[in-house]
Amino acid sequence: MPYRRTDRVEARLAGARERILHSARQLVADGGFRQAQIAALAGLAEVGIGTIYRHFPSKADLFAEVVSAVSAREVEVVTRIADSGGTAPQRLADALRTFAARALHNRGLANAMIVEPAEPAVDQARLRYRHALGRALAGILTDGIERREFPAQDVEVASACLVGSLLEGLVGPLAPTSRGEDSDGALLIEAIVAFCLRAVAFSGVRA
Amino acid sequence: MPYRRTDRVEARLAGARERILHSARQLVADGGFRQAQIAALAGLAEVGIGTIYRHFPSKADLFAEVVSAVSAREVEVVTRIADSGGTAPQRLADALRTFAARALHNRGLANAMIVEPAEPAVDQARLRYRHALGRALAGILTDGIERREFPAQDVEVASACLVGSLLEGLVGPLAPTSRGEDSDGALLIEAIVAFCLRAVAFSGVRA
Amino acid sequence: MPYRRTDRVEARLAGARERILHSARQLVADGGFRQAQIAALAGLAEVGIGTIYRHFPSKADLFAEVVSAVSAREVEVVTRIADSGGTAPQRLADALRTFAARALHNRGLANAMIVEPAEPAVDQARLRYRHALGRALAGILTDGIERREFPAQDVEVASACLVGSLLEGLVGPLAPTSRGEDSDGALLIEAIVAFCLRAVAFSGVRA
Amino acid sequence: MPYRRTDRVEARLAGARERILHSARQLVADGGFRQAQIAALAGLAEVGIGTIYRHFPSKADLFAEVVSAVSAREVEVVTRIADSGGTAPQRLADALRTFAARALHNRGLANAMIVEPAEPAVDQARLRYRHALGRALAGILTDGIERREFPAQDVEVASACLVGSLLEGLVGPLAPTSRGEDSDGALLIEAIVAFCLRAVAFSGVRA
DNA sequence: AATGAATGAGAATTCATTCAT
DNA sequence: AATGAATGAATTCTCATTCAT
Repeated sequence: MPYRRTDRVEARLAGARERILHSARQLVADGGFRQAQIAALAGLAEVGIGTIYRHFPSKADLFAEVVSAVSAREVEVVTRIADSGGTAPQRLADALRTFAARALHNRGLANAMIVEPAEPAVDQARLRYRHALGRALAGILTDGIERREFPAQDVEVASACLVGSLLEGLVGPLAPTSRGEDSDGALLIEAIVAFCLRAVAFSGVRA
Repeated sequence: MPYRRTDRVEARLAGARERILHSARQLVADGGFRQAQIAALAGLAEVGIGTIYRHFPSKADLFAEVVSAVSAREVEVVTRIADSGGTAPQRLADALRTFAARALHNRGLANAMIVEPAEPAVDQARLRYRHALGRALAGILTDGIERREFPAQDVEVASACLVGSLLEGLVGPLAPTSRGEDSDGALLIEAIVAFCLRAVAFSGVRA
Repeated sequence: MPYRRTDRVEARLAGARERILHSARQLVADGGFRQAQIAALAGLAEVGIGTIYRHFPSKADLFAEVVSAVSAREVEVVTRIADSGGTAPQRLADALRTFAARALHNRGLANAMIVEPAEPAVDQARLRYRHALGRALAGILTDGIERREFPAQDVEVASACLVGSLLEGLVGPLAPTSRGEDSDGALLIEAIVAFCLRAVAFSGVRA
Repeated sequence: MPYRRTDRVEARLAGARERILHSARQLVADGGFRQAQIAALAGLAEVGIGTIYRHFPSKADLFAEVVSAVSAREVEVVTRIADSGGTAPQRLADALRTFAARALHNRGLANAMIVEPAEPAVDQARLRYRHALGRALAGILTDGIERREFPAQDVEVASACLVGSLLEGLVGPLAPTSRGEDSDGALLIEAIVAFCLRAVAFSGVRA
């Protein structure tokens, strides 16, 4: 009878894949995709190079999965807020605020995820990320327009602009890197959220 | 007697340098930085590889200069509008509209200049680009706030968000690639400008 | 008490070993030695990779054994004919015809066994194969010369040439791949046999 | 005015390509395709690895050209004899004898060219080699049959068998590697030629 | 001053073999 | 005994930069 895979083995197996993904995320957060080489990744994850190729068909696939995983997590957070209760402006503010706080928390990763390009396959994943984020925000806008909580507007353009404002404001090179007392970025976030809400809302309506 | 550089030689030199820069811009516009290799550039510019290194110390410097040159031109256009007459909202709308139209006209170049990164040195140039663009817009905002044509707001954040809205809305992955009858993008531009003005203006005030 | 290997275990072991060899033969017949990788073999034989290394010290040894096994079978067939009754020319024609028919039946395997080389160790096995085949044919020739059924000739060279004619005519790159109505290759085989017999026989003597 | 390429430079340039091809041929002759690695080739040819890729698009192309070059030379020799004067049997004997003598002179290369496989692209070249050789011999046969110097026979099969006899007799593992006093292989060659002529000729007719 | 052949460090990927379970 | 995840040496190919002519 063939050997039965024990739970212990299962744990190690899953562990390797997770460890590789985790190390890859860390590598990207620290030095961008440019620094993320297979040999370096193997070293950080403490596995052999071959092990990486046992778990992922190619470097591009691996990093595309990193992007997808991070993006799925972030989009999920935003989507949950979009689907929650409250007025559309409230939900929009909440979504932007939460996304922003999370992005600021890991600037390196966010920066790589948003601006730094790499292999075409990875860029595809990043594109999907932005689309998904845009769709989630567009959902809030559409809903708000129906409920007359937002004025009629071009939802497609507005959601793209919201994403742009958010990303550029947060991690783009224009983002103020140090704002003195605003160490946790709370003020920065509120300023961005205010900008975004003004852009889509009736005047006077604030979340 | 030491070799005296004649005007004729100067002219040829300048010609080669310009031709290299021009070809580099074209190469980037067509295929992004990824496709912009020195050998390809030499072929397009019809100079030898060595000639490129006579005029530029390294590939990074060369492409940094490409970014700087493009960006100087664009920032100059925006700055001139910022310094012209009229109300701040009018000037802002005008600046955004003009920038947008130019960017749409050469999507490939704009995309590479804004989205696709490459060497750190080139990124530095792009950073300066965005900063300069942001400063020009911030100037209009500051001026408008002083004149009470814009409400008080965080000018630094707002200008970053304006740039982000503009870029993402125009050439980012979320930008609608084809909008049917809007072949020249006029409608798209107006929608973006409207978004931006709402974001920074008193309600009801439109350019 | 020391572990006693039971017949049951022996049977299973033999089963695995046979299954590996059989799958290896199939793999080689389908895609040549180039496609025959250990992991693929393990998959086809439905055993673990480690199991292969339990039965064979190395990949080279394994495939050398594949070659040996196939070759032993083929040489055995030819040898039996060589040792049967009849005139030498009859036996030679019979041997060539039988060998040819078998080779045509599994072109992929024959081709790999004869043409496509791989590891030196495998080549050794193939060398022994050809030698053995040559010896069997040389036996018929020697016998026939003694009985004056064949003219005196360099038996060693002639048997090598016979093998070469046979292999190149049948499965080499010059072999006609499809000959219209000759789907089973009967006509091709007869043409080759005729060539070979003319090459070693008295003129006018035909099998 | 751009630099004029001097003859000296031309010589070095042509020299590098030729040196690479020559070293590649030598590497193959010594250790077969298996030993012919790019790094080893660069070392032997005394050029950098990059230089090899400046002259050849890939390893496969390079070695395919090696095979083609060698084969073109050999086929040319045979073709010239095929097209020369004399009876068909004489020309056939002459062609086989000349080819054999040349092959024996560089056994290592001949062996690699004939039996050892490598990349598919290289195999393609070898296939063309055999076809070209077969066609040249088939030409002599067809001509000879028309002139009634050879009996009617299946020319396609016969030429394949001739090629097989020749190659197997010469460099196949059956070829006697050391034949005592026959150090230059003259006796071996004559034995092979005799075999081949008997196979295609009227009895009694000898070249 | 102009040229482009030459360079080689660096990066991704493959696959036979090992060994802990 | 059986397994298959893990390993890493080995190999091909790229491309910015140099330098003899």
